[in-house]
Amino acid sequence: MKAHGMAGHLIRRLNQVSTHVFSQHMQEAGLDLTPVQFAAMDAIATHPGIDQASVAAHIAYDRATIGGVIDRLEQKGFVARNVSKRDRRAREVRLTDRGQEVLDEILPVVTALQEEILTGLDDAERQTFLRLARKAIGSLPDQTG
Amino acid sequence: MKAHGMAGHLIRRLNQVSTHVFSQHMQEAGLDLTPVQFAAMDAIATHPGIDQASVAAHIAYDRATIGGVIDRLEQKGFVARNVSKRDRRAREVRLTDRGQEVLDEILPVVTALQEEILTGLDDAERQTFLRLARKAIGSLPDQTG
DNA sequence: CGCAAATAGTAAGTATAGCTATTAATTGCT
DNA sequence: AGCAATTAATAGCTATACTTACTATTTGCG
Repeated sequence: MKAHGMAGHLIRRLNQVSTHVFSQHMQEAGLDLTPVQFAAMDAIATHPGIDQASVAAHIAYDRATIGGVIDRLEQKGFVARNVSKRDRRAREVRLTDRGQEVLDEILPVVTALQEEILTGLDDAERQTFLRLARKAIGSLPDQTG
Repeated sequence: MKAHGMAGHLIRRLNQVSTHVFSQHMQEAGLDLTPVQFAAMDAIATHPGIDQASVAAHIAYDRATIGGVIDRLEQKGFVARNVSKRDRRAREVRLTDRGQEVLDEILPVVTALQEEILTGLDDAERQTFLRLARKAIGSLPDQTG
């Protein structure tokens, strides 16, 4: 079990806990949204009419994955997609009224649940952890093509 | 982009960087091993003859996922599986000679690559980060059924 | 012993997550 | 204008990751 204390393993575990806490709270809220779907909706809300590739860039995903995510958001009726007039290759994505409603409802829940992800840490430790995480990511080149 | 600074998002990004660094180095080493496959091999090497459910428990995965992982390790010839004599439901898993060879070869590479995951942090920060990550995980109940 | 409960593994289904390749459209350069 | 390079999206492929359901065993208990 040499792998146990390694950074990669710890980070994977944290991610596992994170997604678990997320879906737990979504379920309690009676909504079936994944972390990625939430992140995508958040990006779309902030940039209405954004194209899929830009959504992917904003939340650091690759284009292929985002396509599927937006497919499912569209099926749920949270997002609408139409061909851009400026560039007929691109799809402009927007939240529907229902999508905006859901996002407004869910944002405070998601904000609150963040603390639970790092339950084992006290406030000061949590701040330190987040500061270091931001620093570690901020100083790295984008990993997504 | 309210989601950007949130713990969940940062952790997802870190995990993304982590797996990216990992596969980069595996590719350079001429091996096609994923982080999970490595973790599984490490657990199996430490507990020869372990059953699949225990492998899953050791690295915090669920049984169904581990089944597929071990399938692929078996296909690569790194792992051998046979029905336990004590419990005919269980499969005893062991590294093959080739599997042990590969693990021996890869362990130092994997150990070395851990630092690269947290490239943006200096030594002290890296230690702090890992300590807090361990604490955050250690104090949480097992998320896997 | 006999049978209900628990357990190991697999199967099927959904959702990431990323890769390469392909198609369609746009841009940049000459 | 003409064409190469680029770009947006999708398709197909592989590998996680977790859920519920199912089969085969084994265990625990009366």
